[in-house]
Amino acid sequence: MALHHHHEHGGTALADAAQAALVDAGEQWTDMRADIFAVLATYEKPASAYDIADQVSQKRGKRVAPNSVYRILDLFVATNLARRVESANAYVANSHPGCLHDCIFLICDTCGTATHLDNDRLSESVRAAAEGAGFAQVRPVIEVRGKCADCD
Amino acid sequence: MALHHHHEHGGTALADAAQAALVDAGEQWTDMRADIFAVLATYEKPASAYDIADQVSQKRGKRVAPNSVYRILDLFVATNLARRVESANAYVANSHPGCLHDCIFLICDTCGTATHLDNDRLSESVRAAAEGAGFAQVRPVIEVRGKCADCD
DNA sequence: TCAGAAATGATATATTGTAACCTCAACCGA
DNA sequence: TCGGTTGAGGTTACAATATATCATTTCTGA
Repeated sequence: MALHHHHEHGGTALADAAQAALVDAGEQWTDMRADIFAVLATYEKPASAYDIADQVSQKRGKRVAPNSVYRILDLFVATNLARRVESANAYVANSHPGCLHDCIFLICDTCGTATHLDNDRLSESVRAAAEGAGFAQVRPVIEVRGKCADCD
Repeated sequence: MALHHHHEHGGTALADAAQAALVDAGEQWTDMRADIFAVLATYEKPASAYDIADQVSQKRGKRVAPNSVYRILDLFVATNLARRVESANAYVANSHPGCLHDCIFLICDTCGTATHLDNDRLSESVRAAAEGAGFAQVRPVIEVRGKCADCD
């Protein structure tokens, strides 16, 4: 397991890091993308595309269709600026864009918040198990549903 | 890690085992439930509630609403006769009902089939990681998306 | 500055999931 | 036997999530 130093970005620093990562990937950092990322990053829980569409619509005073949000979320996921939480049909901003990880989400069934763990040893084991079964181009989805410490 | 012997049921034996497990849980094994389980068990991939509704409707020559299918699938999941594959919004029959496991699904992005692994060491590690983060009543969701050996 | 590519808008529709209320049959106690 | 309760399923309506298609705007590079 490689040693790893994470800059956990927040607020403006996170937006800057996201912008840098996206431009680095050869994509544009547009107003729409900035707005969507901003909403996603400040949202306290995993946000659905529709949540984001509503927020961005308000902010802009003009309806933004979920359609557009999905497109940009897909881009964010592809470029590792955001991740999809499968068991919640929702998305979270990646707090350290540019840094590849299989990450583990803990989602509270009561309050809906998601905390995220990095545990390369674990995720590597999952990858290895899948590859051992003949799978390739493996993308682990490791999530845990339960009750968080606050809601316990 | 406990040593474990699995009877991998198939066909009628699986239906019988499912019936036994459901009755054991104090629930009824009705015609509707039997039909839904049969469809689920013979389906080659994870089946959506709507897939099942269609199949059962055909079989019965009378429309069965997805609604009813969801109710029964929820029951199956609660009693461990079936499992939900979160990343596919679909369900699979449990091939050894009555035997509790956190299981790991490998889902092929190309052909859609799901194979399932049991690896108690791994799933226990995931549980432990979540509990270490203060989570309780933990339910791991471990799935791997990728390409299966056949589609590779 | 123009042509092509990329991004977004607009609209329609498909898929997945819940809620509310009703009917019916089985069962149980008075 | 009567009446009440319960569990299973039916019916309808709707909410939430996701994709497809084509039009329009904006950006970029020659």
